Amino acid sequence: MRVTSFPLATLRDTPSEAEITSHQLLLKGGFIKRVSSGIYAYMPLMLRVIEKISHIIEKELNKIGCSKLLLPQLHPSELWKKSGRWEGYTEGEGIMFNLKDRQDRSFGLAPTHEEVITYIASEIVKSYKQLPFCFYQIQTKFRDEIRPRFGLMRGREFIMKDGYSFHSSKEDLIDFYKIMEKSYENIFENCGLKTLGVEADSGAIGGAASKEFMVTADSGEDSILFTKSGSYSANIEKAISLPSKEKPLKNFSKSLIHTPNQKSIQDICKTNNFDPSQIVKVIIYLAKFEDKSEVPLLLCIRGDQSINDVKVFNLIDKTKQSNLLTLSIIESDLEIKKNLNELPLGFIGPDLKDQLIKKNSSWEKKWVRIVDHSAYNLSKFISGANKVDFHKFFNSWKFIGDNYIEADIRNSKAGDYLDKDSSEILLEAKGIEIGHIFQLGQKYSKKLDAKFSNQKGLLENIWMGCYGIGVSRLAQAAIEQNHDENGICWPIQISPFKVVLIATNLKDPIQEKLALSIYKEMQENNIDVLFDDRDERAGVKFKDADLIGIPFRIIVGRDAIDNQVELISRSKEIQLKLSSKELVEKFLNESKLM
RNA sequence: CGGGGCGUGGCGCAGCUUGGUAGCGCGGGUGCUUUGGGAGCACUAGGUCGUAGGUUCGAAUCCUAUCGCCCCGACCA
Repeated sequence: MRVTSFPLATLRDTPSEAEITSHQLLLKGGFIKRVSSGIYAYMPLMLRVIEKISHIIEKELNKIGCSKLLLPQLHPSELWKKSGRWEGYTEGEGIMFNLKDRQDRSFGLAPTHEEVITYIASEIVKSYKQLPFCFYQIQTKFRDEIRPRFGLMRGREFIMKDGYSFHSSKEDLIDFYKIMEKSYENIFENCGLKTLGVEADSGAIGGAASKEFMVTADSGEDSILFTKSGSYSANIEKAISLPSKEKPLKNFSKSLIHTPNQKSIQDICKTNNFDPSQIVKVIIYLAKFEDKSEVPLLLCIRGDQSINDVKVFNLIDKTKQSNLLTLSIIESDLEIKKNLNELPLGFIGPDLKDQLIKKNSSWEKKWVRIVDHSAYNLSKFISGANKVDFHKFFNSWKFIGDNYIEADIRNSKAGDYLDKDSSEILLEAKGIEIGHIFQLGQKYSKKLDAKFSNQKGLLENIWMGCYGIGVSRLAQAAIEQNHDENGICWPIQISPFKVVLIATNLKDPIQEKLALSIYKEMQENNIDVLFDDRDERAGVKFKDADLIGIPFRIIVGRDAIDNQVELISRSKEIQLKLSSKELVEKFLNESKLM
């Protein structure tokens, strides 16, 4: 392609709306244009990247027997009502754009396609003989994100590859899940990306096992924990580990400790020379369920550790038939006054009485007490005395009786031990989630009544898996991982062009003639070449070539008269002077090595 | 939604405190010179100062409302 065939909209200054490097470079290089918050146009250069990624995905998925199709984006509300997700996805902080047609029928703009694909499977699958199979599509998804961010990283409209597999048994699903996992590793490797697969919570989509694929980058929104050896990796919501050892606490003769105005763990430790690991922190939460019941929670954890809301959510969700809707820390004065008698905030202890909950409160009248292992393992500890300006020394948990749940509700963190016998400690990094695979099981096939006749002739719900890749996000994550002070350094596999051809002075007829013949020859050899045929000074073209990140550059310059040209890699690792005759062969050779 | 910041030519910004009718750099156009890392000179086009009200003889500037954008939290590919 010739540069003059489309406006190369590179900018000299970085637009102020972008914060992270990859977003700045996308805007500065003219790859994307913002149309509204979280909504972007993919300019020709960007579309080429998206298409390259798409082809890599398609090739790899076709290899394991998946079939590409294209599903509608406008979904009737009925399907989403059947799966039970319509309300959650449209009301309150719901993420689905929705609208009504002229007949006043409700539709949603698809944020994901489990409903539609399960409906279709329910129509076409009759027998186990038709299973297994896997459909996928690459298409625009819509999500009314609470806060769109960082350009394509979290857009309200984004390109996603989503795949759905259908199986006659759980075992078959698990087998295929493993095949898909390998396939994902191939895809990301073929895109030239370094990724880390981590165990994940399956979240709103639901189901059993799930794994996320992360591009490690400081600007990442997710925290991941892993061991140096690679023996373990998980995102922070899911990670399980053992905390570092507590500092031993000496015995106290009296149990009550006067701690005036020392509300935070830091305060108490500083004034009384305690270590945070000797304190038990008590935090109160409120869980609201679909059946309108409200359950107050009393969570106890070691003072140097923090609560993992996802773990608490999953734990509490299991305690009731009704679905858990929200979980939040109780901190508003209004809420506390309305439901509790004199809560000594800052001095709460694990033995806080149930009687504190007012009789006319809408809450259930008993604390659900959850003690994290880290707290329960302390034989002696300091905690609040449930009395303003006092803490207390505890030398056992006997007081709690059997009125509690001991569980893991703790955020793992860097420095934790993997398990009892391991000397391996966890490291922490930030990551960008670019892929996620789930074993859905029968969640959607049950709701949407998708069944097949099994070998015994009995009807059974189809077993399903689902597999996503954020294509547009992947493209930006690739920049986050591959750039320098001059611009983007695309991995050659997904670069919009493999090589850019620059004549330093096109007005020189010798250069022009040689550049044109090279351009023609490269095209004939099916090489993705961008010919910068603008009437610009060499410096401008070099700067733009660096900015838009093309991995190789051919320079036709002063030595054109001797048919000599230069082949240089974006990284400058390869710098060759060679005759134009051997150029194509040499280029094919060098670019293969990358 | 809560907290913070910002809207002035395509991009980056100044002007606003102390009202007097808009300016700088880059970019664009034309011409000449230049030509291996964002050239020089000259000329030139381009702005209802986000929008709507209000105060005032007069508003980019003061007041009110409203819209949009970005950042920090809850959401996720």
